[in-house]
Amino acid sequence: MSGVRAQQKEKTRRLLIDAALKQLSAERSFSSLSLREVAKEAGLAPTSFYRHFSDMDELGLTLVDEAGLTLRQLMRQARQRIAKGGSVIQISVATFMELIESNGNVFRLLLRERSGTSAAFRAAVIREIRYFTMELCDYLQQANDLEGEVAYMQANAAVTIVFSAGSDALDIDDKAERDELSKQTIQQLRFIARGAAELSDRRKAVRKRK
Amino acid sequence: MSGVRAQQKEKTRRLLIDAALKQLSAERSFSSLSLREVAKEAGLAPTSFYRHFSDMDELGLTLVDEAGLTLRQLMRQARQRIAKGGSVIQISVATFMELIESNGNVFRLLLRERSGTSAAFRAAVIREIRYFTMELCDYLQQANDLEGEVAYMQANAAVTIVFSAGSDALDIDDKAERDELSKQTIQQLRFIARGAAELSDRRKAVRKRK
DNA sequence: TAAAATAGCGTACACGTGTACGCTTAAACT
DNA sequence: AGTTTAAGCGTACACGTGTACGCTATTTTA
Repeated sequence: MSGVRAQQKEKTRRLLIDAALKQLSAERSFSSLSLREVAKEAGLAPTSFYRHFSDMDELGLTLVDEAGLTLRQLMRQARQRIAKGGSVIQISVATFMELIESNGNVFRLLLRERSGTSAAFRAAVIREIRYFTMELCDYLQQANDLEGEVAYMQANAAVTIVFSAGSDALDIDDKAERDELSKQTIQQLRFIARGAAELSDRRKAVRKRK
Repeated sequence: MSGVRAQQKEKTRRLLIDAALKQLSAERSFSSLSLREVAKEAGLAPTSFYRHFSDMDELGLTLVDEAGLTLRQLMRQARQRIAKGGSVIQISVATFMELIESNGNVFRLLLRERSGTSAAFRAAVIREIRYFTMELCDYLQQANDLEGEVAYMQANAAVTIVFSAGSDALDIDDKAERDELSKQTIQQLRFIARGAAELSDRRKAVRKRK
């Protein structure tokens, strides 16, 4: 029951996952990766791939799950930083931009598969982003005392803006330019926050009047 | 000089373009299209493809250009509707959603290639979207009398939100759901407009004080 | 200790791909 | 009228793909 075998299996499974991750880049999408390439990069015979995944699709879904995990870790990290004080929006954007810089390919995977060719992939990515949005929604609702639907719309818009900025950031090498992008993104998030706060207040006022 | 020949050539060139466009769908991205498939759909021998495009990439860029054209026609259409009166935001969103419904695959092409694998494609799509954004920016600046940079940030955020909503709409069949999405999108655009107007006023106030 | 299970390998196959090459046929030019 | 140009076709090739099948070596189970 020690599981020498299971342990080894898990190890080469990771080898495959990492091989796939490693081959992702600006010029290489997951869907353009072949089973043989991934197996080769992992140092396996093509046919050995099947001992771990029945499909490239199955590997892909695993990758999306991992990417989602990375995203959630990011949020936790951001919350810790926020707890130490500072502008919520600014810290969030900075943290996100750091993710893009250090894990560009993971982020690219999510971006591409979100509008990709496989319904299963799309669904998986959308689910991960929804988690992300929902956590932000909860936070906004309690931190800023917003009306529920308004908080959701704000969270949704904010995530959209940040992901789009992240996507743009992937194509920018110059640090000064990226900083400028961050600044604009922060400003845009403030637009949204302001509009949301106002609508929430208005709705609450209407309720009281009754 | 009449050009019987050139005319015929243009005709089968269109055949190829339309064949490619026709094969695009939720399950089929341009990059997954093969030269042979496109040629076959157009009723040509594979090798005849080369008489018109040196590459699938060249065909792809042509497609992106066409998509951009469609987008610009859309804007003109929206402006005409706006001139007849009505909420600018609401009409814009409605027009956009109609585009998604009638030309889903063209829109999908833009979405996918924006974060796609080819730098040339990405650049081309980004250029088209920039045109779109810039026209909106000009409009906002003069219609709402906004400060320049603020107008740009609003236009940029608005386009991001609308494109994202369009992307979501592609996966929704139910009409009621799509209407709900439109409503939320409109609200989000109002958030942004509100925040932008405020910032613009504040900046102008600072200037006057000097 | 004997038997069963299984990770990994090598071989083999059918298939789809891009594209080089030479040919035909009809338009365009001289 | 004679010559050149060029669209379109068919054949052919080398290559990369997914995966079926049987084998080996080692762990796990009985």
